[in-house]
Amino acid sequence: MTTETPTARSSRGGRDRRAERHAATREEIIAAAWEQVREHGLAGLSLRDVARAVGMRPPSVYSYFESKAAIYDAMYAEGNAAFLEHVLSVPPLDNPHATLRHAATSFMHFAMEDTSRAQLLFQRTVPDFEPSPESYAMALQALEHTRALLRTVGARRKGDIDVWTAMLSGLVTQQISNDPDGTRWIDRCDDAVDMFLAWIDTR
Amino acid sequence: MTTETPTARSSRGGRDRRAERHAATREEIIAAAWEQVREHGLAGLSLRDVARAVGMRPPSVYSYFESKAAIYDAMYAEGNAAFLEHVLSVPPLDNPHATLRHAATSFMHFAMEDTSRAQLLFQRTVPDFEPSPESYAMALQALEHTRALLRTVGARRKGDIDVWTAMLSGLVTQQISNDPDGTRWIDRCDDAVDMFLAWIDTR
DNA sequence: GTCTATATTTGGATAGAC
DNA sequence: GTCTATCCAAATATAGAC
Repeated sequence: MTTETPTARSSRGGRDRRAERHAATREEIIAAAWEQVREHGLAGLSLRDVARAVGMRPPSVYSYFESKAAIYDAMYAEGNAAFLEHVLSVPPLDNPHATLRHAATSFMHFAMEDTSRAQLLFQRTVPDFEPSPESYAMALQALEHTRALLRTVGARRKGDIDVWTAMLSGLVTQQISNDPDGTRWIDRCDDAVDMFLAWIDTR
Repeated sequence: MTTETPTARSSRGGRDRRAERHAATREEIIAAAWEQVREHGLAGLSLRDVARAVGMRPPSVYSYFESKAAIYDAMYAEGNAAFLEHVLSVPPLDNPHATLRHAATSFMHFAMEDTSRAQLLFQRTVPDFEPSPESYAMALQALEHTRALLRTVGARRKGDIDVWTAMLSGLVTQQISNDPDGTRWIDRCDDAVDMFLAWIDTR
């Protein structure tokens, strides 16, 4: 395979400038790819345009990614890393209910700040795309964090997390597809969380 | 435009066999298009394949639809008609809560019975697609029906319907993207409805 | 690693004969 | 209305020189 990171030279002592540059160029390509899906939609990713954006001819991209699918895969991994980081960065407030409320709003903003990324991460509408195991592992880690958060408000039943994720993903889906530039469903987020909390508390 | 229904001949007395046949062929084409998106995804619609499926050469399709977008438009209209019919066909049960619960489950089954259709109707991920006014009117009519249904259970506030649609669309989205062949989120539908009803009742 | 050149496929759409 | 023939554009991907 021609797309692997060049062999490290640490055995020779210094940094491997070659590998560093290779990784940096990969990053450049991925960044250009994000730019393009934000512009033309998730399905509108073209190797030609990506190549042009980074100042290459199309064939040169193949020195960094063996196929277009590999680029999607890298984007998915990067998106999941960002999501996990985001999830872990939400600070605990002074009570669990407030924390959950804030986490929900925060999630919606994460999704809306890049709707193509949200589509890739949470709806996976890319044709013939299967996430790599390591990316999926990150997604599971984020889910586990959510599970823990839900436990703090007393949501312990098996199906609770599915109701929660459905509710949140629904708010995001509606916001994206019916009011992409507004806040109509974002404005309902607190209501939805309160509804969920009341349900947990009173049943 | 070459794609309009041929001029009616009712002034000459009899039925217009020409127009009937034209409409029938249009239907055939749309049916083949549905078949194809069910197979290859919503974005995987190709005029060539549609033409072949109905026994035509590609250019002949242009006698029935002026462009690929026009086919999507017709599909959207047909999907909305089916949805409206479905919504109106849900029978009232002996109490409003039971009726709403049944309507929700019924909606999920409608969505899952053709996920490409659900994607077209409720997520609109087709590139550069804008629904025609008459299709949109049908969608609004279905929404109005839902609004009326929600009123019967006491959900009268402005944002209630948005919470409801978010919840339902979220259950469907999660079901489609994370468990397309199972019932994981379908199984949570009654829980979600009960949560919603409790929220309406107790606030 | 990057390029030129090219293969190959596939797509939407049009012109014009019949 | 349907066809043949064709155009044009875009896409992924490979071969091989430099």
